[in-house]
Amino acid sequence: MKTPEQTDPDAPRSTRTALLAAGIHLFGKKGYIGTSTREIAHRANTNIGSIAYHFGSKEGLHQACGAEISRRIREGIGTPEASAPSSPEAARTRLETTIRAFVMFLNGSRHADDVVSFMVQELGTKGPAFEIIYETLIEPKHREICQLWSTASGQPADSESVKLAVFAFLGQSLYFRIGREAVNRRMGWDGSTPENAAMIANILITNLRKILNEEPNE
Amino acid sequence: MKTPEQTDPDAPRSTRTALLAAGIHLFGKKGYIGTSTREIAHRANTNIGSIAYHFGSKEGLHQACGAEISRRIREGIGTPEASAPSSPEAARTRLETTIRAFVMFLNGSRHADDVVSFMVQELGTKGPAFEIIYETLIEPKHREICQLWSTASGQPADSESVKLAVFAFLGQSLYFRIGREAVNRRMGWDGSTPENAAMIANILITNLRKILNEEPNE
DNA sequence: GTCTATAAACAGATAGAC
DNA sequence: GTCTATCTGTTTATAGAC
Repeated sequence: MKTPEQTDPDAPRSTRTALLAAGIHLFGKKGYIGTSTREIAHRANTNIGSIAYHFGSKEGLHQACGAEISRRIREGIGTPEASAPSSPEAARTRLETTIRAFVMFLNGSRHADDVVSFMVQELGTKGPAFEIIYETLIEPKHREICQLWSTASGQPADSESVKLAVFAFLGQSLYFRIGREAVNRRMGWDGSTPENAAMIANILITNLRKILNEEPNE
Repeated sequence: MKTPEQTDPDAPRSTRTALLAAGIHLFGKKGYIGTSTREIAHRANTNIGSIAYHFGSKEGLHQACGAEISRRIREGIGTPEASAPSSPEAARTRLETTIRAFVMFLNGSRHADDVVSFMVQELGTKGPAFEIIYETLIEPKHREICQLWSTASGQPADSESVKLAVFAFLGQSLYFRIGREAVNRRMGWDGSTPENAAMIANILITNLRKILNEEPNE
């Protein structure tokens, strides 16, 4: 017997994708335990039974949501360029492009709101979809940026200081998303707009330049 | 009729404080919805009814936990010094002391683990205790550090760029706590130790010096 | 103050009609 | 494939014994 969860093409489309969209939205907003299957089914304009049919169980749906948001985030922040940068300056430029894309994606697009919330939930609680997000998104992206940082700074890409510096670098961007309620309130901002995101990106890029400029002198 | 929640001194002590400790631990670990009152009562070696007696309801207990962790965190990261720093160099030194205390508190002490987890849960989900944490902890601490940053860099303390830079600065520390599962895994670290926390603090302080050193040249 | 028993609502999973 | 009805277990809150 062939169940839909085993078939690779997205054959039925309608109900299945509606469940994924509703799952991503609600899991991201209220967490895994905080979201009921009834709520998901209602938002997807279908019934509870269809979750078991398409994904086996609530946890199966959650896993599928995790794989889906990992894919969308990779799309959203862009794929790494094929060729390695030829000079430290070129590497620094690529770092700046990367951080701007990352910040704008995290904070500036209302379209990506659901997927980002989902990822943050998983990161913080180490939920059941943490594995797939780490393996397919965080690890490769961190490794890629360590390479750029290495070229830009002259330090070895697998050194502890480079790996930590890259986490600090990416962590700043992520923090502005995670703590945005506090940030918006303190800044007097009315919600997260692309303009606000651009201001954040500018500060981070300014800091990045200062950090990298003095790096070789150490 | 006088209920215990209205009396200010911690008169009964035993059961009430046991419930607070259990609540902070479990709410921090599994979130508000993910924690059942039965679980809390069991961990506090008491019964479900006592939660209603001492705190009115599950949400009442959660609020009380929020106030308690805010108090403990303020204790843990130290109170601001009474006198303003006399020179930019003195301000920079205080910033370095502050960030090291913050990082060590967040990442290095197993004792503070419960309260930090609780705060992170509230920050991310904007839970019912967010208000009290923001008002009593985040706002005053951010304001205090903006003052130091202003003295160290020469920029006005209420400028957008200073406020954002301070958030970026604090956000890095917090990120290493929130994303520690990912960080530990990528670094090959076996859990969060004071030694690892010290490495993180060193990187952040190095970055801080670079950022502040070039500040006046802009 | 402490504890037990119970009520009323809700959860996820599933069998089976269509 | 879709949907309903139902089973089983768990949730918080509460009434009342001690």
